[in-house]
Amino acid sequence: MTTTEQQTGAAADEQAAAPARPLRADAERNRVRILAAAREVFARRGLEAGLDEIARHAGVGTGTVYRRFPDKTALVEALFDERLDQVVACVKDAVADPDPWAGLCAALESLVAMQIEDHGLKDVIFGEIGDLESFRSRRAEILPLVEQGVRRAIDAGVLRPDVELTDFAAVQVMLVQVAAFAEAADPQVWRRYLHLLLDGLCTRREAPTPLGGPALDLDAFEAACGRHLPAPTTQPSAPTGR
Amino acid sequence: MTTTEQQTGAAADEQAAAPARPLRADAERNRVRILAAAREVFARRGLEAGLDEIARHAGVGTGTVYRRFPDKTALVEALFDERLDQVVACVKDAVADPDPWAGLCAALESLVAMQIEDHGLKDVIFGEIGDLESFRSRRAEILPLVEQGVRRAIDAGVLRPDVELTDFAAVQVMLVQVAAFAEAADPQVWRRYLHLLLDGLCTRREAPTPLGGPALDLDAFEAACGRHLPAPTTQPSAPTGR
DNA sequence: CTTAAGCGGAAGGACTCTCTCCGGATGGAC
DNA sequence: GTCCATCCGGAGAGAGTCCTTCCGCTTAAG
Repeated sequence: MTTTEQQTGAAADEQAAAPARPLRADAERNRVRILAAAREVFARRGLEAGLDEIARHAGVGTGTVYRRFPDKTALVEALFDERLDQVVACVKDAVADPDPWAGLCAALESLVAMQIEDHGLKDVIFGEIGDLESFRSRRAEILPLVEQGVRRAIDAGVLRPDVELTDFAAVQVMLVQVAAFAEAADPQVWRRYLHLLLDGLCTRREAPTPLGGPALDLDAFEAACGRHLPAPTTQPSAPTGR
Repeated sequence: MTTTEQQTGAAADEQAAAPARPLRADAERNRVRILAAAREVFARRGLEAGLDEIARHAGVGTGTVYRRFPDKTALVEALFDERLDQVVACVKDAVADPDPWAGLCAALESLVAMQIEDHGLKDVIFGEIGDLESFRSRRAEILPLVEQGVRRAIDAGVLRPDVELTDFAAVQVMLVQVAAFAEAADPQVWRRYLHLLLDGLCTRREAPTPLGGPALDLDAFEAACGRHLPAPTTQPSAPTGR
């Protein structure tokens, strides 16, 4: 960690991609494959995925990953820096909707959908990797946007006035979590709860708005509860007795 | 699961507590202390707590824990068998309320409150330890109760009719998760979202019902996001570079 | 052709957690 | 008061996990 030279050099390569010292063709090719593999593996399994898995998936050795990115955090940062730009842009679009209510709905839906399609993104947002600086700044961009969206919707009289910014964030947390919970059983069922929450968030309503798709059936729910034992390896097995 | 003898024997000791062969006085004393320690540690840290920690907290050696309970699962089962009875009773009471709506609210609130006060209970319910038989049967008791409560509330016209049993369960999941998320910042703030969800669940309403306590402030929310690095041991320390 | 850059992947820690083992201590029956 | 079955503590074996390094071989490119 003390030797700074290589790190600075590597970082420059990752971002500027050429100026300092253009990577050898095969190295550049591998860099791209590693990023693609990381994007895919992190999206599917979240940040808990090991670098071995990413290397295997990219068809390179683990050493190759480490020559390009000094450590796991650097890889995550390189990947999600761009990704978070998309999140910001997406939220910006949503809250800019001329209809304040539609804007809030869209922001909520996009945020949850993005995090469910990319579990790595969820983990970054939830700080599962220990406070990435790159996200701290993005959160500072997103929150005021949402704040503005919330205020606008309250002023328009469509959003209940006792809702605060952090409530909106908490609603998003609830949706992401229930979506992750039910994901294996039905990756779309969280939209029911989006509608349910929106019905709770609006100022008043005569009748429930339709929930959208079907609910989970009982078997699917049971399965969602018991999904924590896919481990195919050696269990304590039989001869554990004493 | 294959070796039945010892387990059956041990189980008998734990439950009947005397008939077969009364434990020596000190052993019995330790058994009680272990259970008390486990109750406390599991409640605070969830089932991920190690048996070493429980042993230390009980003031005994780990070997002592293992002599009394053949493995971690047995200890968990011994503890939560009784605990789950309380859950069933509590839900039974709630849905028996003469007011169907009040019954549902009470059931939801109790379920969430119990799981937040006892993270081990939450983990058992969410299957974090691999399908305890003892809970499978309890779930079979609870679900029909809730089902009946839901149906009654729909028939009474207070609960929106497109809600199904698993939706109720999912709502409970959302609340437990958001409660766990915000717990360190404010252990009560989930009640705001209980009210919010209830407003979404009811058939119609003129105005929002009050949310109860205050929302999280921004700092508290930030802290809740970044709470995954309380590790007091050797951090990467300063020279982590960037 | 030469050589520095790059490559794979085995191996080196550094953890974690469950569970076992055994010499020594002790409750309680007689 | 004696004696031994029972129990105790806690070190450590064993089995994982994951991040990171190292080194002999390969290869792009001037």
